[in-house]
Amino acid sequence: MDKDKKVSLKDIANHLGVSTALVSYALNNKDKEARVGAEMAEKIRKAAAELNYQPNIIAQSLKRGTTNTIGLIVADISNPFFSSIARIIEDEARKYGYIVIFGSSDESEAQSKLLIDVLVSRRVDAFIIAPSEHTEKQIKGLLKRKVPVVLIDRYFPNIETDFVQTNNFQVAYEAVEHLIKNGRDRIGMMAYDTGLLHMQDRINGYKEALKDNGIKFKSAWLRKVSYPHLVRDVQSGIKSLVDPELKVNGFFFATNTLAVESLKIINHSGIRVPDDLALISFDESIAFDFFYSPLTYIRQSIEELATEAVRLAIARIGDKERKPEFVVVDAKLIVRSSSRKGKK
Amino acid sequence: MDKDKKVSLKDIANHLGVSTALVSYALNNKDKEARVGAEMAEKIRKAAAELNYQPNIIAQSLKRGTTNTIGLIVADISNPFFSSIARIIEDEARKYGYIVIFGSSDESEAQSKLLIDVLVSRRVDAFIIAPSEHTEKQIKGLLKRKVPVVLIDRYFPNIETDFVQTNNFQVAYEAVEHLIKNGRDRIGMMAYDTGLLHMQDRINGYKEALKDNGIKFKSAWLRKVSYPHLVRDVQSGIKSLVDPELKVNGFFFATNTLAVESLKIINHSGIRVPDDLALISFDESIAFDFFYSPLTYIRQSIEELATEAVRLAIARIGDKERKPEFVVVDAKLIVRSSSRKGKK
DNA sequence: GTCAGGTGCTTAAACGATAAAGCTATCAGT
DNA sequence: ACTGATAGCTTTATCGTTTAAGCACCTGAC
Repeated sequence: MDKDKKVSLKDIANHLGVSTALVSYALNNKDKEARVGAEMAEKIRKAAAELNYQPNIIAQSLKRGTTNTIGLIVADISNPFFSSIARIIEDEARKYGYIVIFGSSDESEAQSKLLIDVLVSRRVDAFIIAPSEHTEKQIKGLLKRKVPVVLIDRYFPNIETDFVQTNNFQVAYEAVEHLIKNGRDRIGMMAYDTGLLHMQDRINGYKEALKDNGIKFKSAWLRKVSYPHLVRDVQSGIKSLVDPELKVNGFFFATNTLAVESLKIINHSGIRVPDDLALISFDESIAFDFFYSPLTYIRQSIEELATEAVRLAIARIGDKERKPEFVVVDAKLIVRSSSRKGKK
Repeated sequence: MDKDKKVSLKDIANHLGVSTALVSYALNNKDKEARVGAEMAEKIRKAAAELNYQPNIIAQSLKRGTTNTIGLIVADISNPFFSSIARIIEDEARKYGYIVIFGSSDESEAQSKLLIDVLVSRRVDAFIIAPSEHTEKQIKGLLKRKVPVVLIDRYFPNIETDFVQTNNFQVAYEAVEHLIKNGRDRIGMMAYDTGLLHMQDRINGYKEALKDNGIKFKSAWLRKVSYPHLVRDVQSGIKSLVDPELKVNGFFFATNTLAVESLKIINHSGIRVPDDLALISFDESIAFDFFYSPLTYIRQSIEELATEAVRLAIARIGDKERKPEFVVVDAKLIVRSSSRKGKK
């Protein structure tokens, strides 16, 4: 037998002396609708198994107009937060018979557009996107073309599509309140300098917690970092912490990347955690476990974010007219030593 | 204009009153070979641009028999080592017009087979695989069917295909010799319990370094950890380090996962690094920077591993008969405090 | 004036599958 | 015996490309 050549419907049809249509019907279990004889159906299925028939998915895709493929766009697949999400999306999608094509946008609008174009031309059935700033138009363009889009991690207020996100505001509020309850009254925050709402929500949660606890927010407490200049901006941000004018005694990082980069500097700064400065970070990092004062952090349920995203994607592929669903996943504050009561 | 519907060759052809064949020739820049008139070619290209024509890649794939897709199989995409590789492969592949479909094998033979089958049925043009144990037959099966396969990170001795790997033996040797030069004479190692040769190479490098420096290897020094029971095995492995019988004063981790898991335990064990025990790990981890005595480690050139893998894959797609190429990438020992001279 | 050869296009088959529509026995009902 | 329905298959068109082959027409050489 020729193991090299792929066997097609036609091969099976010729082998049995029937038409390809009949073979197609039988193998798609359309016995009833297409009125395939019981014994013939059996013969065909047996032959297909014997010849080790594997349908040509490309041909199926062309005919059916669907590819059973999900396009995943994140900021950076090498970031553990996103690669963990990717891992679960991959497993989850496969359960439904879908595969995943991915791309990293690097938080760049142009790169995002390029990726979307590539994936559209690959005819993905749905997108799961952690959108970068200023990509609303790209997303809207997809929706106008009736391409299913599920937003994950980040969202846009006036885009009517499914999304999954963490309860950023509430858990940020909770984290900052935790700092206050542990005796901190001058609390700073570091965030990315972006209009993306998940980030704004975290900032607003921080501000609201201050306000509700009678602490007047000072704008110098909030350090914004630009994504492309992470290292530079973090450096200057942390340096300002030791400014005697500022005297913050608690600090909240909006993401793990910001925290990790900052901790490197704090490690050599003479700042004592948590005595001088209590710390909390959003997200996880293995680095948090090894910092001399293990970090209190906010654990997002990556598992739930990812499985929900896939569920929404599949649901929308199945019914493009269904009402958009907004899923909010609870995150959890994991308290450890970096946020313990200070000496003061 | 109808923005929803995709425009096809036929639409352009109708629009200009010519045949689809002519349009195809023109858009594929086959003016010369297919004898397309200069002005007509211009007209066609202009119309294509105006109508915003995007070729249907599915149809092209069906006709051409190629999908411009690379299948990537690694142990676990959520492992930073592999996600970093994935990131570079993604970028690199796109430069050549390829996209990447990925899957995680979890070091499981069965899972690997499943993934390979899925990707084969998707007609990927080439595989880049970090193979799991006992998957030689699967790889050989692919090669028999003339599917290009590039092995990365791991390899099999009697499989004739392209591969890229780190100089595991040499750099492991170098690492262990470094420990010896820093006064360590009882050196242990932790490795995965696998027959995979990259792991054996690291172990052999370790043993050879001992031997060449007149240290007699003791089998109790070598701790093997099974991948599915990582935590359990690491725990018992590290506990045995404090065994007064053993008294190792230097230790070498074969991967970052082993090191990170071990460091968690060492952190609470009373062992003092590097005074009691000098440490070196293969691979990187952000955790290494934050361990109280920053770890000396072996930095693999992920960049080079990944770009070479893509280069080999593309080269083989272009010429299936070319001689397999074996690329060895130099890794580098990054010396930090965890391997400094002991007190003794 | 004829013919070889080139130019500029069209026709048609093919990739591999799907599915609507069509054809031919057979069978039940009257 | 005639009609209509039904079971069991085949024919054919189609998805959107690619590409070999074919067909006019024109030019230049002899």
